[in-house]
Amino acid sequence: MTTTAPHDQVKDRLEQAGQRYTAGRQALVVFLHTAGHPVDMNEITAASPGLPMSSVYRNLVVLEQAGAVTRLQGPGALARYELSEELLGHHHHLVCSSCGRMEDYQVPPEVEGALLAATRSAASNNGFKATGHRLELRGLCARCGQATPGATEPHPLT
Amino acid sequence: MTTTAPHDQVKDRLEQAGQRYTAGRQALVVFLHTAGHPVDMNEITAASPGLPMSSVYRNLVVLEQAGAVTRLQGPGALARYELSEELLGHHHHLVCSSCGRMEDYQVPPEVEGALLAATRSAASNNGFKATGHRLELRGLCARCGQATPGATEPHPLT
DNA sequence: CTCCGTGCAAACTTTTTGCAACGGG
DNA sequence: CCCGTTGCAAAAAGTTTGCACGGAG
Repeated sequence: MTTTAPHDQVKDRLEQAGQRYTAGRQALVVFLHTAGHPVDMNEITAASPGLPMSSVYRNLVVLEQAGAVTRLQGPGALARYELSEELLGHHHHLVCSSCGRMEDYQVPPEVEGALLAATRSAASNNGFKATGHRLELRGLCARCGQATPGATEPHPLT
Repeated sequence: MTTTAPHDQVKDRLEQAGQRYTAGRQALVVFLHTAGHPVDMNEITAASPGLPMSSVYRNLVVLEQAGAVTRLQGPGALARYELSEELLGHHHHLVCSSCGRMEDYQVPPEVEGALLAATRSAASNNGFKATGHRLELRGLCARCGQATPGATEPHPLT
C-alpha cells in the first residue's frame, strides 16, 4: 500500500513550474501518499501539530498548480486533497454522507467504459464540451454504518 | 420548460416538517424551478436585490431538511442549490471547470444501468454501504468554450 | 546576493447564529 | 395570543494575503 512516494514525478513537475521541492512539500506529499485517501485540513494539522495552516494551504496551491495534487470539494465545507490522477491513476470515490470521509474506488471496466461513452455523448450536449467525468458513490462508511443514518452531521475526527 | 412550479409537493413537505410555505420560500422555489439548473448565492441575490442573505440561507436549510431542495458543492467555494431529485427526478450534472456553472443532464439508460450496478457492487466494498451515486461530467460550458481553457478561475457572473 | 519559501497575523468570503420585531392562524 | 419567520448585525469557519525574516542556490 505504501509504495514509494512519487517524489521524482512531483519534483519534476514543481521544477517545471519554477518551484522547489522543499521539505514541507515533501512532507505533504508523503502524508497524502500514505493516507491513501483524500484528506482535509483537520487530518493534515492533526498529523503535524504546530504546522501553520497558511503554509499548508500555500503548498497545496503550488502542488495543485504543478499538477501533483487535486483539490476536491466534499459534502462539507472542508476541501479535501489527494495526489493527482496523473500520479495516482484514474479513479473515483466513495463518499460517506454522514462524516464526509472519502475513499478511492475503482469501478469495474464495463462501468468505466459506460462513463467514457457518456462523456463522449455529452460532448455534444447544450454547447458543453465534456472532457472528463467524476463519479461519487454515496453511502455510509464503516465507521458511520450504525450511527444516525440519514443525518448529514460530521463525525468526531479523521 | 417552465412547467408549473411544484408548489403543492413543497408545501406538503414543509407542513409535514411543521413549517410554513411562506412568500419568501415560494419565491425561492420559483426561482430554483425557473432557473432550471443549480444556482448559487450570487445568482439568487442578483435576482432579488436587497433580499437578506441570512433569510435565504435559512430558507434553503429549511427546504433542504424538508427534502425539497438539494445543496450541491460545486468546484468553487460557493454552494449551489436545486430542487431535490424527489421533485425533479434522478439526474446528473454537467460542470464547467472554468466558471463552475452546472447544468442538469440525463445520462443514457445503459449508463444509468451501469451506475446502478456499480453502486450495488460497491455496496460490499471496504465496509462502505453505498446507497446512491452522483456523476459529474466536467468540461467547458458554452460561455467558457473559447476562454482560458485549462484555467479554473470563475467567470464574471451568472 | 538574490529569490523563493516560511511563519505569523490580519483580511476576506461564505455561511451560521442571536435577538428583537412582525404577522398569520 | 403563539409560534414560526424575518431582518439586521455580529460571529464563526475556512481560506487567502501582506509583510518581514531566513535559507538555499
